[in-house]
Amino acid sequence: VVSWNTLMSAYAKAGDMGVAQELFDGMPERNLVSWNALIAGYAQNGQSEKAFSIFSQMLASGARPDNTTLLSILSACTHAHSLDDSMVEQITSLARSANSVSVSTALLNLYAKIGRIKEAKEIFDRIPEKDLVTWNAMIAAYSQNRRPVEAIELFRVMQAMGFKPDSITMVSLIGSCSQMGALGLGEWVHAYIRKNSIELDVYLITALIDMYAKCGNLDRSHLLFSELHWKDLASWNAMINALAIHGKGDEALKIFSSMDLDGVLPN
RNA sequence: CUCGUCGCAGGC
Repeated sequence: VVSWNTLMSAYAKAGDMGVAQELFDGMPERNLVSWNALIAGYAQNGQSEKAFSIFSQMLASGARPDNTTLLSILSACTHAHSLDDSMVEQITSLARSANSVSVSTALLNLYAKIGRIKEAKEIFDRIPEKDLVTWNAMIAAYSQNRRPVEAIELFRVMQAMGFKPDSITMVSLIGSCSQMGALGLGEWVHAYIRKNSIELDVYLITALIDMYAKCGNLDRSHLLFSELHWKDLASWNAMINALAIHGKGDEALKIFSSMDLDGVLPN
C-alpha cells in the first residue's frame, strides 16, 4: 500500500491526476493515506469539485476522515470558484470539532476568503496554542479584506505575545500600508525587516515595490525592482502599475517590452 | 506514504 501511495502522490504532485486516479482505482488495497493523497492531489491541482466527490465516496466507503483529510477539503473549499452554503456548513462543523491548530487555521482561512471575517476571528480567538502560521493567516485575513488597521493592530498583539514574525507576516503588513497610503508606517516596517534580518523574497520585494509606489515614493520602487534579480509575473506587474500610477506610461511600456527578454510572459 | 498562512494586475 505504501508504495502505491507514494507513487500516486508523486503523480498528483506532478499534476497528472489522470494517472493518480488510475493508480487509486487499481490498488489492491487502500488505507486512509490513499484517500488523503487522492483528495490532496485534486485540491492542489485546483479540481475542487473532484476533491469533494472523492470525499463523499470516502465517507460512503466507511473510511473515517482525519485532520489531513479535513485540511485538504478545507483547502479545496478555499480555492473553489463557487461554493454552496450547505457544503460550507457541513465542512465547517466537521472542522470545528477537530480541535487542531492546523485545521482551525485552515478553517479561519476559509472564512476569510469568503469574507466572513467575524467568524474567522472567532475561530482565531478560540485557538489555544496559536503558532506562526495561525497569526499569519489572521493578519493576512484582515489585509485581504481591506482592514489594514486591524491587521496592524493584530501584529502589535503578536509582538506583545513574543512571537517572531517572518516574511509572510511582513507581506501582509506592507500590503496594509499600501492600502492606507501610509508611507511612514511602511518605512518603519521596512526598517523592521532589515533590523530583524527577515528574508527578502520575491513576494516581499513585490509588496514593497507596490507599497512605495502607492505611498508616493516611486524612486524606492524602481530601486527595489532593479535589485530584484529573479523577477516573476507579479513583480513585473507591480512595477508596470507603479509607473502607470505616476503617469509614466512611456516608461511602463518600455518595462513591458523588456519582460519577454527576461523570459516572462505578460498576462 | 498524505496536511494549514503571503505579493501585483485583471475579471466580476
